[in-house]
Amino acid sequence: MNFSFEVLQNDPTGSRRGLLKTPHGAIETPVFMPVGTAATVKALTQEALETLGAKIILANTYHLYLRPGHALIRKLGGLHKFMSWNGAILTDSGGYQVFSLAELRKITDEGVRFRSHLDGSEHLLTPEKAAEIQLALGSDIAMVLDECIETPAPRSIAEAALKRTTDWARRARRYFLQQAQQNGEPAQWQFGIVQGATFPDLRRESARQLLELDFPGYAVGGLAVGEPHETTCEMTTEVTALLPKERPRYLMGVGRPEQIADYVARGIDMMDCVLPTRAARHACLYTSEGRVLIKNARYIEDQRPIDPRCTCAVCRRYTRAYLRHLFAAGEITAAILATHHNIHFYLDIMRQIREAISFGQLANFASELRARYVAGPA
RNA sequence: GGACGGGUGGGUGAGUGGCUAAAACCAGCAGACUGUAAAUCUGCCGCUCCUUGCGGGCUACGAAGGUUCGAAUCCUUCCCCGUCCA
Repeated sequence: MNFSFEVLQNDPTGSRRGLLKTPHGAIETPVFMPVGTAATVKALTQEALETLGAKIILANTYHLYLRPGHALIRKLGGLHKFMSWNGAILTDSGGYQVFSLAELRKITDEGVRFRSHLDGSEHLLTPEKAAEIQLALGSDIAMVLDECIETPAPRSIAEAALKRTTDWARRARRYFLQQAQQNGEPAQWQFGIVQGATFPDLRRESARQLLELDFPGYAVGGLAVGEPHETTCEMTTEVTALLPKERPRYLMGVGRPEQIADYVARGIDMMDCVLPTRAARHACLYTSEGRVLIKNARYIEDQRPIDPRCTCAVCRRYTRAYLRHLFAAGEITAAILATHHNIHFYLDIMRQIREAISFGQLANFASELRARYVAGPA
């Protein structure tokens, strides 16, 4: 087994630095994982990701199952080879699509029946199927299928989703271990996902139930789906308090630049978010001074880089005026340059967070980030 | 010179008596985006006033007259543009 997680440094406040080893490289944590749903981080080449120093990216089980199909990817040598990415890959299970494609699916205890958004065809995603697909993809970390619900949710709904998520996790775990027994230890780690909406006791109950299944890592899911940031933090605190210290914790789908450090402070090691990539394509650039909505007329003649303090390739070479022009003209390069910058920004924030932890300065760094984002861009 | 067709808000272009400050799209301006159905979506987009309201006033569908309670829409003349004929 080429996997391990080692906590290198514990901060009394709860944050920690660690090293996550996978067959596709070692990853310093806390880490930010760019999202590459369809086997591509939109607008970035794998080469660019390497240049940016990304060590692990996300891909999506549901989307790759629909297109191009996991059988094809397995046939072509697995997801790493298929997309020519030698870094680590974490695959989300499709649990988020239960939430985001709500109009196109129906949940039963057996699994989720989706109507494909591509051609309308029907597909049943079960916990076993999601695990099977991810084994075929050959991702380094596979997530169990969970039921992600919207917030706020009535307690009864949250309880039902929690129960189902645990049942599904049990089945996914069983399937995964059976496969390991039959076909030899897979080069993959399987993570469980804690649900429980915004009810602290449900969150604790979910965590306890999943702990029995002995996952090598645990995720906190179903957060940052509409509830206030304070609530996200509270729920995270509830959960990480119960999770084993020696195993990685992954907070799914977060966050804004000014929120990230808050999650790390609550013991989170891994995060992913579409925000830097999506916002980039929508002309929202993250900088050390706050957000820059680069399409704004105020940047027409602005010859400064996106972020004067940024060292990324885009900031070293191009002006705000040029970026604004590219967006106004609808040029594809706008998305490429903006995404490059935003991913650099997120990875750099995480680097600074790791550094801050080493110096016991995380709290200061967190409030500094918040201050910048309240002040807004110059 | 004649015959048709046409001139609508920054652009393209609907509308052919009242429901029209005038569809739709584009451009412009602003905003949203959190395990990606997103290079997407939302709002504003004639001027102006205030007691900011499904509020008031003014201006507006080539120009000027006219018909009508009411005209971008009907009539007259004129000016432009396009196509064709001489």
